[in-house]
This record gives sequence, structure tokens and C-alpha cells, in this order.
Amino acid sequence: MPNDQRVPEPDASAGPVRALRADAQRNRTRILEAAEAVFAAKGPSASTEEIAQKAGVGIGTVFRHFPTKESLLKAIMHAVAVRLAEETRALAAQGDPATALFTFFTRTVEQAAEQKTVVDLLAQAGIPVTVAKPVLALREAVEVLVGRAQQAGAVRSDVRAPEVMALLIGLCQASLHIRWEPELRARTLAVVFAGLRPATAPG
Amino acid sequence: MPNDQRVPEPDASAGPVRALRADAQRNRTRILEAAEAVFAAKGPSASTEEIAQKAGVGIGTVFRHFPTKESLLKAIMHAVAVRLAEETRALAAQGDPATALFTFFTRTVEQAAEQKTVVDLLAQAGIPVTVAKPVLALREAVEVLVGRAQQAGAVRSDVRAPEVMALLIGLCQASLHIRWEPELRARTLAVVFAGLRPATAPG
Amino acid sequence: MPNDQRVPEPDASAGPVRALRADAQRNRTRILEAAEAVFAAKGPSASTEEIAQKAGVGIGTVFRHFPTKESLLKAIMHAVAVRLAEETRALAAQGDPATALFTFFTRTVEQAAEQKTVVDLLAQAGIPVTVAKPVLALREAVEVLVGRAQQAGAVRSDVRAPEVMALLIGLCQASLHIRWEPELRARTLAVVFAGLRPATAPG
Amino acid sequence: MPNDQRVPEPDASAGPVRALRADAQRNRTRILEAAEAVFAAKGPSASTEEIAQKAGVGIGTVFRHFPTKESLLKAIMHAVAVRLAEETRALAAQGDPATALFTFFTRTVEQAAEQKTVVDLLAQAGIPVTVAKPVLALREAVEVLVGRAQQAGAVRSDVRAPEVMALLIGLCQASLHIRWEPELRARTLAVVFAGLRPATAPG
DNA sequence: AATGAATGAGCATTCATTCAT
DNA sequence: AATGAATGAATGCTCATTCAT
Repeated sequence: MPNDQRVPEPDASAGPVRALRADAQRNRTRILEAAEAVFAAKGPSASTEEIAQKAGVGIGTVFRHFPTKESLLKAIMHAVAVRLAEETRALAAQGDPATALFTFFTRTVEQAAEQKTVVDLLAQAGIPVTVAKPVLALREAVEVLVGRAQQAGAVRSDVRAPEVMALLIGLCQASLHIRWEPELRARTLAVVFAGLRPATAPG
Repeated sequence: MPNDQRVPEPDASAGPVRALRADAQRNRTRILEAAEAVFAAKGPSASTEEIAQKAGVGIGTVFRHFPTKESLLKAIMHAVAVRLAEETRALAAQGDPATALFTFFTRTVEQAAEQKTVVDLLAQAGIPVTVAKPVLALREAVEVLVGRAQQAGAVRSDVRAPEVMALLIGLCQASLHIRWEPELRARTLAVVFAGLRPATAPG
Repeated sequence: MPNDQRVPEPDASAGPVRALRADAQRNRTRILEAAEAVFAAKGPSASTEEIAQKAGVGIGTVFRHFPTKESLLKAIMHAVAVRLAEETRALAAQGDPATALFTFFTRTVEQAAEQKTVVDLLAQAGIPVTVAKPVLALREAVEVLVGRAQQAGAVRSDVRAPEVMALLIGLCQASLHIRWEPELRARTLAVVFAGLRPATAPG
Repeated sequence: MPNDQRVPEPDASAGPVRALRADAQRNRTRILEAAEAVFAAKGPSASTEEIAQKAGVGIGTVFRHFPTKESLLKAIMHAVAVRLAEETRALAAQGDPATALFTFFTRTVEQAAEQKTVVDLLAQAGIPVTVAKPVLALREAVEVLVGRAQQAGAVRSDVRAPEVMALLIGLCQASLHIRWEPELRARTLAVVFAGLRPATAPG
């Protein structure tokens, strides 16, 4: 038997509600990976069939795990949001509040250049309605970063989190349409960062 | 200006390749207007049938004028680009180079909030490949605005046009995903403008 | 002749709302015929694809004429109901009220044996909710037949139309499941008719 | 009765071909019960998965016991037929032949209104081909009821069992499509019974 | 040149049946 | 023997594109 479920150990914190058979878990993972890749490359209009093919499973299997295409998309978003929020919290927990926000901003824009999913996720973070928990967590993590940066004097005190999110969303969206030569991306970010810093900020 | 259509001169150089019968020309115009409205409201996924209906022509007529949906979209982009470029040139020709760029930037973001087409157009302006003339014209007009603003001391001298375009594209894209409360839009633009101004910029 | 539509003569009582091109009208007819045959043979679960094939048209054409499978089914029901109601009215207008109801009953059961559609239609006539006009017309026509038959003394005066409908529906449904040898059908109808006649009715 | 399973005799002649392990037998029973309930409520188009769930077994177990959905349906029919036949025989064995047939008829129609399975079963009883033994038993039991009723003078002597079956089937089918207000059902049955009674039938 | 009917590939989703665990 | 995950053919429906009228 593959799953020795002797005790209902409460540490089963990750994954779906019920324990899955080993093969089902493997397929679920493959589907998520395939979906992340396909959605990242082609956006949410990519066909479920293509995802199934890339995952090497039948179309029925995809729908067994995710009863609608919508739910699959949400799961991907969820995962990406969790990852981003974690990265953000890690940055917030690190030493330098003055640079954490800028680092996060830069990293996220870089990721967006490669993953449409990140772009789409942030797009959802822009609409303050019907947002799932992980998206909210991301928003809150950004708010923390902004607050810390302000306390450290790295960001003007009259800046608020929503416009930071707006700028972040915008540059990530732009990634869908701009061939970011590294220097161009750097110069664009420099403008935004300069705009965020106090007017008297040293070079 | 090439298109004063007083006489049915067969060599009309603007517009489609060959001269069109008067009714054909009228249909072409109606289709473009309908497509601009529909794409502006629903984005590029709107159905061609809907456009034909709004234009009051048969679907076949749409495809006679534009052999693919793609080509219709491009034509719309073309038209919007022409209009934007003209507005931009008008601004450049006006009196105050110090504010012209910011005015243009603000106006365009506002338009984007209402017209998906503007967003899509700018998206294309971000890809330096396969750009049609009107899009290039827009890029150049923006370059002029940036140059003038720099000469007027309103924009840092190390800023270049591409990052201004990138920021513009990004904020327009963001319009698709953010509910721009007017103050939020203003504060977001303020950050960008602060980033563009010289560090020691006067008020 | 397809359509000599010189004047908007108001007698265009049959067919869809707008005049159709000759080919479209032809296809519409073929689809209806195919659908009637297929539904009659296999019931409402028959696939739309099969109907399209039998009609010799693409699947898209079926959906252009009938935007949902449901609507196609309704159209068939409508047509059958109209036909049945007309037959019924014709019988009612004829000379002998004493036999008209029995004739109608017999004929309908015979038709049901060949056409599932008739069975399904009558099934709908049994549910007094959300019935379309032609179905109501059929119910009313049957009520007339019953009333006339009672006035002629051919049917007991305490019988009401609903149970006549119920018996009709039942025997039509039975046709789906019984191999009606002609004598069996006749004997079964004889029982029902005997039950409808006054107790003192002459043999 | 052959199936007293005191000992695991390997040659048990009734039920499935071979003797089953105790738990398999239990599962078989649960599946049949679940299927009867689900089919009774939703008709034969109910999904096999739902039946498995209601039975508390895996879908695979259902297919192990019944290799096709069709075979499961037949088994249900079998069971219902056995029950109905027994009820019928019990009525025949009772005291009053004059009313037994009518009682049976009334009861069955009432059951049909609640159990689609009864309707479907009788539908099969109408086709004299490929009838399983229990269905035949039911037909024979009805024949007995009819014969007794005729001997008692409650039913005309020229009536034969097949038309009684046809009427029974029809009214049960009608139950699927008619909202049987109790009075309507009573009046409908009254017509049929009047048709079955001798013309000069006393009271 | 205009029309709009016809086409058919493509999509999301369901479900009877099979098979690895 | 039991499980339930996997399968994939089939269905209703959409829409860009073609073509007869």
C-alpha cells in the first residue's frame, strides 16, 4: 500500500483537503505544473486540452482534479500568490527595510517578464473585490514593505500602498508587451524608484 | 494632406491600395468606427459578427475589407495611433514644453481607462518589431516631447524615451485591471512624474 | 416556387419571423425534417450532430437556425402540435360528434406508435405549466371534442377532459413500449371507449 | 426457496452464478438498494457514479458486480418485478376476485407515480421479447387476476390480459408526465374500470 | 461589391468503462 | 475483492472564415 496513513497526523497542511493516492498526487502535480507553464506562456485562454497533453494525462483527469477550467486557473493563481507573498514576507523579515521594497519590486517585474501568470495574478490584486486570501496576503505584505521603507526614510511619507501596487501591476503588464532589455528595465525601475524616494534623498 | 476626395482620382495614395467605389469607402469607414467602438468596449476578443452588426453591414463585407480579424484590429490600431500621434504633435507644438509631456501622459492614461484600444495600441508600441508607420510616428512624437521637457529642465537629462514609453504602456495596461479612483490615478502619476523630474526640481 | 415576394402580403402566416433566402429556407426545412425523423426514432436525447448529418448540413447551420438544441426540439413539438390541433379541429368541424372523439383518439395512438415526437408532445400537454400556445390549442380542441361527444350522448356526462387527456397520453406513452399488434391496439381502445360511453349505451 | 446461505456451499444455484464472499454479497445488496432508490428518483439516466456513492462503494465495485450500466438496470427491474409479482400473487390468493384486479391496478399506478423504476419495469413487460423470468411471472400473475375477475363477473369475458397490461403500462407511463391530483387519477381509473366491467355490471 | 448563410475546427464539460494500486 | 483514479469518446455550442446568391 503506498500511503501509510496510520495516524491522522495534523501536519498535512499542504495540498488538497483529502489525502490522495500517490499516483493521483503525482498527476495533480503534473497538471499544475503543465497549467502553470501553459498559462504562463499563453495566458488564461490556453485550452485545457493542451494542458492535459503537456501533463501527459487524459482530459478527463484534468477535470477530475479541477472541475472547471476556472478552478484550475484559480489554483495556479493561488500557488503563485502564495509564493509571491512568501517571498515578500521573507524580504520584510530581512535586515534592510530601505531596500526591501525596491528589491521586491524589481524581482516581481523580472518574474512577470517570464510568467504571464504573475502578471495575471497581480492584475487580480488590483481589483479589491472578491479576492482570495492569498491575494489579500500579498497586498498586505506589500503594505508592510511600504510602511517599513517609509519608516526607514527610503520612501516618501505621502506615498500609499495602492499606488505602489498600481505601479507594480502596470510594469508587470508592460512586461507582456515590451521586450525588456535589461538596461531598459533597470532605467524604467529607476524612474519609479526615484519617484518613490524623498525629494532630498541622497543620490 | 492626401485625402481631400474632391474628385475620384484613381491614384489616391492614402488609405487602401486602390481607389474604392464611394459606397465601399463609406462601408469601410463605418466598419472602422464600429470596430473601434466595439474593441474599445470589449477588447480584441469581441466577435466580428458584432462589429458587422454595429456597422450595419453583412459579415462578408467586413471580411472583404479586412481579410482577417487580425488585420481589422491592426487597422484600428493604426487609426488610434494616428490620432494619438496628432494629439502629441499638437502638444509639442504648443507653448509649454515643461508640462506638455506630463499633460500627454495624464491624458493618455485617462483615455486608456475608457478605451481598451488605446491600451492595446500602446502595447504594440512597446514591441520595436513590425511596427507600422503610425506607431513609429507616435514613438517619435513622444521622443520629441521628452526632449523638449528635458531642454526645459522639467525632466532629468539621463531619462530616455523608451522608459517613458514603458511607463506609459504599463499604466495604460494597469487601467484594465485597476479601478482608477481619480485620486489614486493622480497619486500614481505623481510618483512617476516625481521620478522623471530632476532631483532638485523646483516645486 | 420558392418565394414570389412582390408585395408584403399579410398572409405570410407560416414560417419564421423574417423572410429567408431560398437556400436558408430549404435548409431550415431539411433540418426540421431531419430533426422530426431523428427525434421520432430516438427521442429527445438524439444528438444534434446526427440531425445535422441527416439533414446534410454542417452542425453550425443547425445552430444558426436553432440557437439551442432545446429550441429545435420546441420547434418540432410546435409543428406536431399544430398539425394535431388542426386534425382535431377538422374532426370537430365534421358531421358526427358521436364518433369524432373516438376517431381522434384512435388516430393519435396510431401516430404515436410511429412517432416518438407525438408521444413527447402529448407528454407536455399533460403538464399544465409553461405550455406553448399550440399545445394549449390542442388541449382546447380535445375539450371541444369531449363536449360535443357528451352532447351527442356518446360519452358519459360525468367524464371531464383531463382524464381523457390522461388516457390519451398513457396509451401514446405505451406505444413506446408495446408492440401494438393491430388487434391488441383495437381491443385496448375498445376498453377505453367502453369506459367513456354511458352505461346504457347500446352494445 | 433455494438461497438459504447457511453454509458456503459453492453450488448455490440462485443469485449470481457463483457463491460470493460475505462482504461481496453485502456490497451487491447495497448497490441494488442504492440503484433502486436512485433510478426510482431520477430514472435510468442517473449516473453510475451517484449510485456508487449512495451505496458507499467505489465505482469499480459497481462494475465488478454489474459489467455494464445496462445490466444493473436489468437487475433492478428484476427485483421490482419479483416484488410486484409477489404482491399480485398475494392479491390473487386473497378473498375477493371481483376487486383484486382493480386493487392491483390502482396500487400499481400509485406506485408508478413515485417510482420511475416501476414505470420502466412495466415498459419492459410490454415487450414480449427477451423477457426475464420475473417479468413473465408478473404477466402470468396479472393473467390470473384477470381470469378470476372474469369468473367473478367483474370483468367482461371478451377482455384479455394483454390489453389490461397495455392499459396498466400506459397509465404508469402517464405518471411520468401528469401531475396526478388524486381525483384526476381516480376519475381516470374509473373510466378504465368502467370499460373493463360488463356493460350491465351491477353497481 | 454586398450579403448573410454555411462551414467545421475548437472548446469546456460529462460519464460509462478500464485498470493500476 | 475493492478502490477510485484515469481514460477518451461524445455532446452542446461558438466563431473566424468561405462562398453561393
